[in-house]
Amino acid sequence: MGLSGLTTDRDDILPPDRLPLGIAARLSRYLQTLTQARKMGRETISSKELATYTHVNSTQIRRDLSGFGKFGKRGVGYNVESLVVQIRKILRTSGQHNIALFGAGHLGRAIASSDGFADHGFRVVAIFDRDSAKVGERIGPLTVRHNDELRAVVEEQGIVVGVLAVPGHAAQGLADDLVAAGVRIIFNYSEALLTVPPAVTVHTSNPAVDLLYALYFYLT
Amino acid sequence: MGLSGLTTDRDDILPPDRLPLGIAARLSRYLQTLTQARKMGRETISSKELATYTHVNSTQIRRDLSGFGKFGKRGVGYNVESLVVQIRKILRTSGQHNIALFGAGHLGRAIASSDGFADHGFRVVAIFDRDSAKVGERIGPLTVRHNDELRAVVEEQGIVVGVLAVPGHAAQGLADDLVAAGVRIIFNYSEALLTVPPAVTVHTSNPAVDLLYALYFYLT
DNA sequence: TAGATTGTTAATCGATTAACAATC
DNA sequence: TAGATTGTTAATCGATTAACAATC
Repeated sequence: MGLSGLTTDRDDILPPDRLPLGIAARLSRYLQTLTQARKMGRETISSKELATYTHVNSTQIRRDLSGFGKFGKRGVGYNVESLVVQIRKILRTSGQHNIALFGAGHLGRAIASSDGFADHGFRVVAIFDRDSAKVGERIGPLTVRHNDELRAVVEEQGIVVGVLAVPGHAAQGLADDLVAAGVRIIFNYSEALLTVPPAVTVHTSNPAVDLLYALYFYLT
Repeated sequence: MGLSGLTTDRDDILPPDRLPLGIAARLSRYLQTLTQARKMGRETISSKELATYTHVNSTQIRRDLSGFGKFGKRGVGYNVESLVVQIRKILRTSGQHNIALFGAGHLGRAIASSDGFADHGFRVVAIFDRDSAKVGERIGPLTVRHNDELRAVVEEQGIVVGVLAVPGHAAQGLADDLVAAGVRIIFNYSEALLTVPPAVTVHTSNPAVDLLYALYFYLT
């Protein structure tokens, strides 16, 4: 289970090929580490090493993976490249997915220029701000647009995820607009508690939560 | 449990009063929501509402809390203010904790000026950059210092957590310096896979991991 | 061969959920 | 009182762990 706050409609009837929540979450984590290991030129990695970086028990990792096939080589470990391909196939996230980013402040710029999303097939294809003074500014390959264009851009670009890097007081309004435009996944970097229909998934990013948790074990 | 990657030394002999990892993680999550609810002027909150925002089952929440006392009022819910106080007491994180931030780029500035940490008693008391051109710049109430001053500042200010908002290639070096200076909690916003001694806790922030996970359930 | 690491089993522990009496 | 929500139980399910044969 997750420190991070994600759910979906658990009331839905799950298609038989849908993974349990826990496994999907862990596979995503393995993928993150594998992607970075590949960048560092690693060819193989053992379940023990993966355990060190993902903080998941190594037996659990081997068990998760062996449920889908025999991907490893005894005495050697897993081939990084081919495991990345396999996990992407399992998670069915091999494609490109378009993101719209709201807020062209420091956080928005940091997100737009990070590799974190790009490495996993997420592409920021539009940046919005409600401040007309910022509209027209260039951030990397993109030009800042006004919030008013949200609806048109979501349709044109096939936006799947909306990322809110705006002050808390602006977040709910944008969430409403995104929902109205048909976006079903919202990534909330503001402190606001968002209210959305059940079919929409909100993930609120809380660095301090993880820090509190780490601190508890440091203090005790 | 936990999408987020945090562990501590599980080999240690746990003092009898140490909470199971899962409960500590969830309590941190409740606290985040309660803090925000308090900001919004809410006086009470039900386990069902907390469940909506934290994505933890409402029965689980009531059970977690009832392990420490009867904090709620039947038919009404929990008093927000007093529950914040209780959970802080349980987590023993009522105090102020000093953070050192590395990297004065967009991400560093965003972190320094966010309320996210401050709300939970974490205070950024120093910002470092290795670029001499940035040293001396003011960010809010702080002045950017050069990385060289790390050791002295950690001792003077009693730094408990080091936050890395630097490019991946610079992260391991800073982690080594932090460890050498005695810091035991590192929050890594870079993509680098950090290697540290077992006594040190590293949390690597992976927004894309959570997004992949959300997307999986959207696509299936 | 010797060493390392996978794949898998079995046993334990914690999380999840539904249900409901107690009570505000 | 009627409605809502807590506190708690019991039953189920998934995660964790140790152990080890298989095999690279």
